[in-house]
Amino acid sequence: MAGRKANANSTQVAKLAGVSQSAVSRAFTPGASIAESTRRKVLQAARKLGYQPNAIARSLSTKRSKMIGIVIANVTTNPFYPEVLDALSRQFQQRGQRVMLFVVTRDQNLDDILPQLLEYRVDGILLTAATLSSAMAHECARLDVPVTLFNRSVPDAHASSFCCDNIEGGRMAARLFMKSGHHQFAFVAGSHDTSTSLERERGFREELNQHGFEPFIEMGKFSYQGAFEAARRLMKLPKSPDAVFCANDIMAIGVLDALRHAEQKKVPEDVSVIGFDDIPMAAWPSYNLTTIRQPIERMIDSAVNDLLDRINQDTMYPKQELVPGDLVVRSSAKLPSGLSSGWVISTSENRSENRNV
Amino acid sequence: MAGRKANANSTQVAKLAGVSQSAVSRAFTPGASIAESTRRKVLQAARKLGYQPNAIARSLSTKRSKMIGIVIANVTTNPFYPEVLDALSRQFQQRGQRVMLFVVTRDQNLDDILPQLLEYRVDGILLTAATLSSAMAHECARLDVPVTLFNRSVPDAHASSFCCDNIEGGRMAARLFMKSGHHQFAFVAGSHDTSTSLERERGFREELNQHGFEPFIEMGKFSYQGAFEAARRLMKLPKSPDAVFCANDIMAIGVLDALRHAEQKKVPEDVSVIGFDDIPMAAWPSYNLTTIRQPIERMIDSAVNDLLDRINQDTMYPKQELVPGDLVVRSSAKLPSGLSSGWVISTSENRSENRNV
DNA sequence: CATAAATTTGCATAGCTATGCAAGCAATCT
DNA sequence: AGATTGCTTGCATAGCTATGCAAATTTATG
Repeated sequence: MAGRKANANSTQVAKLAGVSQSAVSRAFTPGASIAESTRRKVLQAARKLGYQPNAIARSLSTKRSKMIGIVIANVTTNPFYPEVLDALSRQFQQRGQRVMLFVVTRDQNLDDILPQLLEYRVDGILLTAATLSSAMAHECARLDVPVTLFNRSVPDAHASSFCCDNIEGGRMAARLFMKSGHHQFAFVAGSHDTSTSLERERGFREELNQHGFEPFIEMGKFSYQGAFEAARRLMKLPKSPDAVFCANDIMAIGVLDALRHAEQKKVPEDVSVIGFDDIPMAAWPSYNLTTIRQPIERMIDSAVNDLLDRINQDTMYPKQELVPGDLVVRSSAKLPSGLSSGWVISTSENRSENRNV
Repeated sequence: MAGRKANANSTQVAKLAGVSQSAVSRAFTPGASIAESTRRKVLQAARKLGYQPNAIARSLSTKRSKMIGIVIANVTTNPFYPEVLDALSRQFQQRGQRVMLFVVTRDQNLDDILPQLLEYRVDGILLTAATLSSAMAHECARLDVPVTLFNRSVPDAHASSFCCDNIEGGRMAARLFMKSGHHQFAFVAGSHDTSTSLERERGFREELNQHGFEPFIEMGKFSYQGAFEAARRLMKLPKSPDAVFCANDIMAIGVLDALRHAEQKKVPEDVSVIGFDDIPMAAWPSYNLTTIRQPIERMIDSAVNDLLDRINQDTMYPKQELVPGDLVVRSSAKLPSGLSSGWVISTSENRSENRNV
C-alpha cells in the first residue's frame, strides 16, 4: 500500500494472455499441470509486461520462504570463515535457496538475532562459529525450523552439528611433536568457552598426559594479535616451550611472527609450531605451516545436505557428525625421521600420500 | 498450504486478547494509533501464544521487504572483502535492514543473479567488487530498486558509486617511488576489466610519464598466487624493476614472498613494494607493507546512507563519490629522506601524522 | 461414433498483515 | 449541558500467488 511503483502482477499477465491467473501461476511452477501452448502464451505476455513472480507472495502462500538463515562470526579475524561462507553460500544458491546473512561479533547475543530470522520464516538456520542457547533451540524446534551447527558441538539435541574431529586433531599434533623429540609443550587457546578450542586442547593434553607431559596453556583470543602476545609470554617462562600447538592457523601465524620477529627464535629449529584449519596462507612460503586440515568442502556438503533434508522431511532427526581432519606436514614443526615435508596424513582411512602441498 | 506446522497469527492473538486483528497489527507497529493498555493486553496474549509478526506477510502488505541484496566477490581471495562485508552487514543490521547475500565468482554473470534478488523484492541492492550491465541497471531503475556500487565505478548513471580515489592512489605510489630514487617501475595488475585495477594503473603510469618513466605491466589476477608468478616474470626481465606497485595488498604480499623466497631479493633494499587497501595483514611484521589505505568505514557509511536515503525518497538522484585514500608508510618501500616508517599521509586534508601503524 | 480416461482450465479461497475510513468514546471547551 | 476536538477501535479490503476441486476439453479406447 505504500508508495512504491506498482509491478506487473499475475492477474495483469493473465488478462493480456487471455487466461486465468491460475494459469499464470502454473506457467511459472515447474511440473504444474499446464499445456505447453498455454505456457508459451503466458511467458510471452509476461515478457511483454516485464513480469516476474513475486517471491514474497509465493512464500506467504506456500509457507516456504526458500531462504536459509546463516549466522557467522569471526569473518574478519579468521580467513577460515570467509571460506566457509563462500562454500555455504554457493551450495545453497545452487540448491535453490537464498541466504539471509547475519555477521555477528562475540559480544552479540544470538537470542536477539535468531528471532529476526524466524520473523522472516526462514526454512532453516545454519550457525557457524556461534552457539545456540537451549531456549532458542526449543523455540526453533517449536516452530519446526531445523538448525544446523557448523564447527560447534551441541549442548542439546535439537540441532544437528558438523565438526571436525577436534580431539583427534589435538592428539595428532601431540603425537607429531613427541615423535620429533620435543619436551616442553604449549597450547595457545582461542577462548575458554568455545568447543573447538576446548576440544583441540583436550585431545592435545590427553595424548601428552599419556606420555607424562603437561602443556602450558596461554590465551590467544582467536586472533593474530592475541596469539602474538601469547607467544611472547610463553617465551618468558623459565622453561619456555619448544613445541607450540595453536587452536587455529591464524593464531599459529601470529605465534610464528612473534617467535621470528620479536623473540629471535628460529622455526622449527628452536620452536616447532602446529596450527589447525589449513587456511590458504598456511601454504605460503613465509609460513609453511604444519597444520591439521579441516576438509571444508566435505563438511559443508554434509551440513547443507542435512539441513535441506530436514527441511523437506519432517520426520528426520538431527544428526551429530564428526569429520576427521588430515595432518598436513610442512616445515613449521620439526619432522620425525621418516617423514618429509609435503605429506598429508589422514587418520580416517589410515593412509598417507604425498600431495605436495 | 504446504505441510508446515501452523504458526500463531494475528487473528488468534486478537481473539485471545479480545481485540480486533487490526489492534494486534498496531500493537506491533511503532507509532501506530493504539492505547497503551490495549497494547499491553495484546503483547501479553502474543507472548502466551509465542506469536511473532510474519515479516513475509508484512512485506507483501507494505511493499517493503526491509531486505537489502548484497552481491560480493573475491571474498576468499582478498581479505579486504570480508572486512567490507562485515561492515556492510553490521550497518544494515543496525539500521533495521536484513541482508540477502550472494557470493559470486568472476565467471558468474550478474544478469543471472540480480533477478533472483528482484524476485524477493529487495528494497535496494549493493554491489561490491562486481559490475552492473546496463540492461540490468535499467531493469532496476524500472522497478524502482536503487543500486549502489562499492569499489566499482559506474558505466551508466542509474546507480550510485563509492570508490576510493584510485587514480590519486596510483599517483601517490609513483611519487613515493620516485622520491626515493627508483628508476625501473612495474605495476602488477589485477585484471584488465576492473575499474579499480585500471584506475590505479592509470594514476601510477600518468605520474611516472610526467617524469619520463614508463612502468612494466604484469598480470597478477588479483590473487596471491598470480602475483607471486608475476613477480618471478618481472625479475626475469633484462632491466628488472626496483619498484613494484600492486593493484592490491594481497598481490603485494604475493610479490613480497616471491621476491624473498623465490628470487633471493631483499625488500626494500633490492626492490620496493607498495600495495593498496591496507588490509590487517599489511601491518604484520613479516610484511610491513607500505600501502594506500582505503578508509573502509567512511566509505561504507556513505554507501549505506546513500542507499537507504534513496530507498526512502524516490526523488533522490544517484551519486558518485570519490573518497581519498591515505598513504601508509611502513618498510616495504625505501623511504625518501625526511620520512620515516609509521607515517600516514592523507592527501585529502593535506596533513600527515605519525600514527604508529 | 460413443464412452472412458487423461489432461487442462478456471473458480474460489487461503495465507497474514497493514491501513483508509467511519464509528465510538472520552476529554476539553464555552 | 452541548458542542468540539482528539484518540482509539473495528471493519473491510488490498497486496499477490498457490492450489483443491469441479468443470471443460482433449485424447485414447473399443
